[in-house]
Order: sequence, then C-alpha cells, then structure tokens
Amino acid sequence: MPRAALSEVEVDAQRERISSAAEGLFAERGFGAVTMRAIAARLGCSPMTPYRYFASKDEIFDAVRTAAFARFADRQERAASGPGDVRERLLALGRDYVAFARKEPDAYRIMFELGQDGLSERRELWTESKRAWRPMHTAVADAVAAGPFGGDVETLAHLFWAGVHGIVTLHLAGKLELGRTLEELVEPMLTTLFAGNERGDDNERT
Amino acid sequence: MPRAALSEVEVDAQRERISSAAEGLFAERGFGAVTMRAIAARLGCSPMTPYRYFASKDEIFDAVRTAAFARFADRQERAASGPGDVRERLLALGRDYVAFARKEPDAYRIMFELGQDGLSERRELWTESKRAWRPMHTAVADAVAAGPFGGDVETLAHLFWAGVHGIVTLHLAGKLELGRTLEELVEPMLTTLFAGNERGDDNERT
DNA sequence: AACGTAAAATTTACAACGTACATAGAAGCC
DNA sequence: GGCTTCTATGTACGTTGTAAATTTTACGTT
Repeated sequence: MPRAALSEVEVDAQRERISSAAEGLFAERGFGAVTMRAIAARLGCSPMTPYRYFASKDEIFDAVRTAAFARFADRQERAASGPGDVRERLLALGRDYVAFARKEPDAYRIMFELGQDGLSERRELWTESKRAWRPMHTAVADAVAAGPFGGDVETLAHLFWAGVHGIVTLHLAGKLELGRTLEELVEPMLTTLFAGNERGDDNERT
Repeated sequence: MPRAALSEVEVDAQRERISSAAEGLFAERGFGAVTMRAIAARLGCSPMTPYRYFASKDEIFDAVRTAAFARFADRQERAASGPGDVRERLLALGRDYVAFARKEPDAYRIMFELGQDGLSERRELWTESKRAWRPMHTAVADAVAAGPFGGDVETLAHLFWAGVHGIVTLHLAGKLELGRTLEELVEPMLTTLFAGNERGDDNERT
C-alpha cells in the first residue's frame, strides 16, 4: 500500500533531536527562549513538525525534564560509588547534589518546578526521578543497617533529601543572601542530621 | 492649570485595588488566569489602566508576592508569641510554616518561585521577606542563648529554615509520594536538627 | 460659565506565542 | 503511472503583554 510509516527507532530519533534542541535553547538562552518557532529554526524544520512527535510543547518540556533527571541520577550513582564509609558516602552525595545545582541551575529549576498547571508526569519522568533519589536513599539505609543511625529509614532518607533540597532551592530562589552560601550549608546540614540520629543518644523518635 | 494629578494616597489605593484583583484571580483560578485583561474585567476598567500604576505585569505580581510574604510573616510572628520554651516555640513555628503552605500552596509557590527571568525584587518585597524569616531566626538564636544549642547561630537558623522549606517544596513539587507526607516529616526534621545540635554531644562543628 | 490644558483612561494596533486545520509533498504498492 | 497514506508545511486563529495614538475628564484661569 502507501508510504511506509516511520519506524519506532526513527520516531525516537526525531524525538531525541527535538527535545535536545529544546534543551540547548533552554540552557543557552533560558526558559523564555524555548519556543516552538525557535526549536523549529534550530532544527531547520517548520514549527509544526515537532507536533508529529510530541502532542504539545509541555510534552517536549517533559522530555527535557526527564533528561535532566537522568543526568542527575547518573551523577548521584557515580558519587555513591566512591570510597569511604557510609558517612563519607552520604557527604559525597550531598556535595554532588549541590554541585549539580550549581552547574545546571536551570535544569534543577525545571526538575523541581513547583508546577501549578497540568504537570503531565510521564512514566519515564517518574522512573528517572526515582532513580535520582535512590542513591541517597540507599546510603541512608546502609547507614542505618551499619549501625550508626537509629530511627526510621524512610523518614530519615526523606530528611536528608529535603535538607539538601531545601538549601538548594533557597539558593536558587535568591533567598540565601543573608550571610550563608550554598556550599557553607550543605556539610553542616548533613552532619547535623547525622548527629541528630546517632545511636546512643536518647533521640528515639516514635 | 489643568486637571490635578492623582495624590499619592489615591495612587496607592489604586495599586492596592489592582494587586488584590490579581491576587483574587490567582487564588481562585490559578496562575494562568492572571491576565491583564482579566484583571481589567474584574476592576471594570480597560486593560491598559493598570499601566498607570504599575510598570508591567511582573510588577503587579511582585505586589502579590509581597502581600503573600506579609501574610506569612504575620502568621509566623503570631506563632512565635505562643507559650512554651524555646523548643516548643521552634516546633510551633515549623508547624505553622507547613500549615501556611497547606492553606495557600499557590501563594507559597510564587513566593519561592525559582525565578528564572528578571526578578525585579522591589525593596518592599525584600523587607517582608526578611520579616517572615525573622521569627524562626530569633527562635534559634534564643535557643542558642538559653543553652540547649551549640554551634553557630547563623548557620543553625539557616538549617532550620532550609529543612522546613525543603520539605514543603518537595511536597509542592509532588515529590512526596513515596510514603511520607508533609506533616509526617516536619516534626522529625525539627527534632532531628534539634538533637543534632544539643549541647553535651561532641558535635562541635567548626 | 466657558475655555484651555494636562493628566487619566481607553482604543487601537502589533509582534509573538501555542497550535488547529487544510494543504502540499513524498513514497510504497497495484 | 496512478492511488493511497503517511510526513511536512503553510496559513490562520485566538490570546498574550504592552507601545502608541486617541479620547475623555476635571481643574485653574479668564
């Protein structure tokens, strides 16, 4: 019969080209510069062509977000595989966390954008998001298993994540202008959370 | 000569009307519904009229942000004036913090929006922002002065703020879907930070 | 009271946006 | 070669923020 439909790998390749064009635009000229027409110009195609591969601009941005989470997850996995005991591993993860936020502030922004409208939440995004979160989670779990920590693993892992994330987002929101910088706070945050859960203290929380 | 120019109080009154129209629109129908034309419709004026009182839409939003910070600051000041020792005051502040985020998630969003573009940062916004931050800061300072805490006041205060803020923003970003909720995390966060700085422990950080 | 004038408000218009819809172009099968 | 079905484009619409021109308003003077 008629013209062959694009194979799945061809479609994926196009999707890749499109989302990385958006990504480049975003990294180079900021959020506001990512426009259908700009993407099209960069790819040398018409502004409507991407719509064959993505349902909407939002979906393209979801892909960009997913890629950012993937890069972040890669880094964290790498940082978690370094030498040292559980404590040092946790510190390394925290340091890598803020290093990423420093290096790719815009990426971090869209990853954790406080999405007000229809956040599509594609499955792949969720997967990468969970992968990014796992290294710190298992580091905390290991610390508990190895002895130094008391308390509930799940809660504790959330505290470490929220602690570092809080510092980073305050920084990105420009609210860290009162005497302490991003890097000056990470280590105190981690060691404090560490100390607050050290076994032998009477900090048994229900 | 000609028609009298608007007095300063008249101008301020109009600015108030405009920004609270924007605020209402924002609260009722979300960020995307706040449009010059929608504001104008609500005020029964032309879409260009607000431009006599604000330089741009961004400036109107700055006013909305400032108002949100003011409400938040009021609450925090109130929460700080409750009964109990320093520890209980800190807990009350933390609980009030998340209560605000629960009650006005959109407001919290725009307050700490990870602004990528020209964030105008009017002086008044900065003032209210600092006022919102002070209660927790002084609560921490009091705790240190009263004895229970060791370590640097400034750093410590930032840790408490970042800790609670981190939990809230993870929640608002929809990333708290893995077994722990906002309210389940605040108290552990606060008590952990507390325990991590209790005097008598060997947690002297440089 | 009527008028001149400057300030306030509105009207109109524009460029840029996301994207719906209709069309043009290309490629496989009879 | 023509038919058919896919991809790609061109055109167009509705909306947005806001610049510029225009109209309306109300005071101080005559």
